[in-house]
Amino acid sequence: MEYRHDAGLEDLCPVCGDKVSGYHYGLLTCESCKGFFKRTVQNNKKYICAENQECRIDKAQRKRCPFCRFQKCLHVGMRLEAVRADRMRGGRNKFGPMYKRDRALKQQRKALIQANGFRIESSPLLVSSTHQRDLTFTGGLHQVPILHSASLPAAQNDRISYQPQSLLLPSYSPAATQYQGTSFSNWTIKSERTNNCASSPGPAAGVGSDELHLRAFSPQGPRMPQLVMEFLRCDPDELQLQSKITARLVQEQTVWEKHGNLSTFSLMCLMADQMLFSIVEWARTSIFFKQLKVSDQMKLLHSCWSDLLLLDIISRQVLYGKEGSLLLVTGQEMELSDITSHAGPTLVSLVQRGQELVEKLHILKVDRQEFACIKFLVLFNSDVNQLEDHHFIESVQEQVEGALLEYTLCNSSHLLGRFAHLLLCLSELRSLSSLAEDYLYCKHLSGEVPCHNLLIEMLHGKRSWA
DNA sequence: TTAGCCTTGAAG
DNA sequence: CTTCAAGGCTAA
Repeated sequence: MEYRHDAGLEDLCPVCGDKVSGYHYGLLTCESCKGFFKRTVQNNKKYICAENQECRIDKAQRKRCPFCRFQKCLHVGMRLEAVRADRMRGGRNKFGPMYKRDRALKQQRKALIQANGFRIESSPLLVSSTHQRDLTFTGGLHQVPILHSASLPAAQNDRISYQPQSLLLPSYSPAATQYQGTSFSNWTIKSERTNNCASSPGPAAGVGSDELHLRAFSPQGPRMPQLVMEFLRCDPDELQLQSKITARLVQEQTVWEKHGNLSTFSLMCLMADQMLFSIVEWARTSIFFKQLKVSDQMKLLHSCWSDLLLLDIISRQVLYGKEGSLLLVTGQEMELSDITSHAGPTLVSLVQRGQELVEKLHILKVDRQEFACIKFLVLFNSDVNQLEDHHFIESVQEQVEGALLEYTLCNSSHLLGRFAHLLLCLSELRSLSSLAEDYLYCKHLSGEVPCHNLLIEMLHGKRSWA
């Protein structure tokens, strides 16, 4: 077959690595993944993974596990909404301008590479770098916009308008229509992906690990102890986390919708649940922790899961969030005033204290490196009872403290005071997460937390360990 | 079910 | 008119 997309010649399909045949459903993919994605979405197919939902997808094995293949399609950023519900053929959709921009950028990059006389291997990371999601919410009696429109300027005049749909649920699904008129029917998602590394990232745009790597060695970058570098390496990339959790929530939601409509609170629980899975995954694959016996791993995680969850939420606000709103892991934003005006006194106080902590950390200008250290500090708590490898955990704790101290001393002007402040924030975090846990447990007892999730398991776990 | 090729049709 | 990303068709 003749190749018409010269700009895409060097690109490989981000799903399976096969030859790209053009833009399909949001990005450059091969013909087979295009077809697979279309069949899956159009026929509302549900797959089950026979393994551990982490099958490798490449050209040779892509047929083996459709579940993981579809997960990967969503993960790399293929767009459900680009599959037409009415099956209309031909024409152009709202992604047209985006494809055009992307093409221009690739051209630019190519020219730059040629001009500089060097080559850069094209990586999937470059193809799907920044990924902004945007959402507005009109709930119940009130018009509550929870995310600001910073979306496609071109989309505003677009022929195809966004249909009201449930959060994360693609409009093609028949279930989305069932939602019409329910309390959750008016979530609208606006999305934009810009395939440009050079463009200024959105508020939720994390720093890719490559960039961090470069920055660590750059002369003007912060001085970085070896261990801090290692912690950063373990830290998941914010954008990858965003698309992974969004993809999982899409699947979750299709399951839950069968039981009726989801409240905002329930949805937040499902989101927290997915965040917990990611936290466990992070811990399992992290330096030091992976060397522990499973029994010790369990004890540590059971003791600090809520601290880690809260730390994850808080660090996101400090690093990428903006004042007065809550940035979710999915990249969506909620106005804090909207949350507190609909919440009870306990939640209001929790949100306020959380906000104060965010403010403190913001003033201290805590960066990703320090948050990465704090996460390890939270995880390796030698005060946990009946640890088998107590000595090792204690020594890790000391090493982390040392690394954090060294880093803060080298990179801040307030010297020791700053380190002490960070530790104070850590104790505030712990007391806050403990309150949040109690709050959640009460909600669980009153039946408001969706069942069968990791969140509940952790809530019960800690109470039986105690 | 997959994946390569074909047809369609709005945008430019 | 051409382009090219949608959906459709069909042999393997």
